[in-house]
Amino acid sequence: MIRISKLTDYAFIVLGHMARGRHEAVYAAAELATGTGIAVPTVSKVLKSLTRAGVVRSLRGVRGGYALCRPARETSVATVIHALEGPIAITECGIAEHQCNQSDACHTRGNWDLINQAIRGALESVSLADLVRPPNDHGAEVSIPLTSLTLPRATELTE
Amino acid sequence: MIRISKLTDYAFIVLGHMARGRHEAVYAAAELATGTGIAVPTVSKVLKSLTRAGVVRSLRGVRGGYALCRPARETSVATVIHALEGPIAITECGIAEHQCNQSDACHTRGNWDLINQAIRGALESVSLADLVRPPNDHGAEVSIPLTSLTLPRATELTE
DNA sequence: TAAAACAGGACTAGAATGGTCCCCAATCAT
DNA sequence: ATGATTGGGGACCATTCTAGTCCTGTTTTA
Repeated sequence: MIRISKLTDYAFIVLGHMARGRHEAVYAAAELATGTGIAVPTVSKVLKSLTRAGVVRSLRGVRGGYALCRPARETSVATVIHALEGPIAITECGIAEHQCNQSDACHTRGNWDLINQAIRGALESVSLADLVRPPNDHGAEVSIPLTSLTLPRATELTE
Repeated sequence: MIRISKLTDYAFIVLGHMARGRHEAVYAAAELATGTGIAVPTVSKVLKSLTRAGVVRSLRGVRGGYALCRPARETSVATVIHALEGPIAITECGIAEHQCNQSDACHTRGNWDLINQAIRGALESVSLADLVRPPNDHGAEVSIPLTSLTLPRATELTE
């Protein structure tokens, strides 16, 4: 239903935990597991994906663990989702089949791309640091206008 | 992967087909099935959901079928997705459990809501008519500024 | 060299999705 | 009236995806 997966949710919890400390701080997987209440193997799985995507870096060996590659402010929500779930797009498209070729569908694809871009834009506009910050902290907030859609206006929107 | 389901995709193909004719035109499910290349039972299933949501209306009996409730321009993409998949939200939230209560996660929920709203805004800004229109038809286009996010700016966005 | 900690991937159980089918209700033509 | 047509509702199964665990290997440091 247009949801992020549980694993991705865990990723945000774990990263949120890491974002509280100094951003160079190294956390062992087991440490993050107890800190967040998520099982160790699951935390490990999530961190592996984040490592491959360059969101965190890993340090092997006895005093090893994981650390953020960048300050939390410099990692976007889109990056994290992409790391765990692949490209952010609401339609498959390009996977063809369908009756896409037939007649109807394919006309619409170009427009879907605009929608995908708008969603991507929304997710790129928010950083890890923003998520960690309490919702009521309106101190340094700034209004970010998102990408605009270039499409004919829908005159009357339902619901 | 933040995708709409196949059923929802079918809904757009079927509605696209209907949107080409006069908007009062009545199409039997079987007719739409052959017109789109989708199996009859599947088309029926999709149309049932759309009927319940008030996107199309059904006419029973011998010369019955389905017709759009409104001109295509007045039905948004968000409405269609909502009809087939329920509320549009990227996170579950409110389903609790997690370690949500514990410490980390719950701080972030308020901010997730803003993200959800932005996505919803993008999907509400586009109508069925927009999707059907060929992507290159830039005749009557208008740039629609989407909802803005009120959050601290992410200084450097990766990817 | 042994212990600590990550890397990679195999594997299983459970849930969600996609698709089909069946029986009932409504409507219309004859 | 009656029967053909068409949608309504929901059950049902097969397949795929997801979540979560575990095992074996590699790297690093004390």
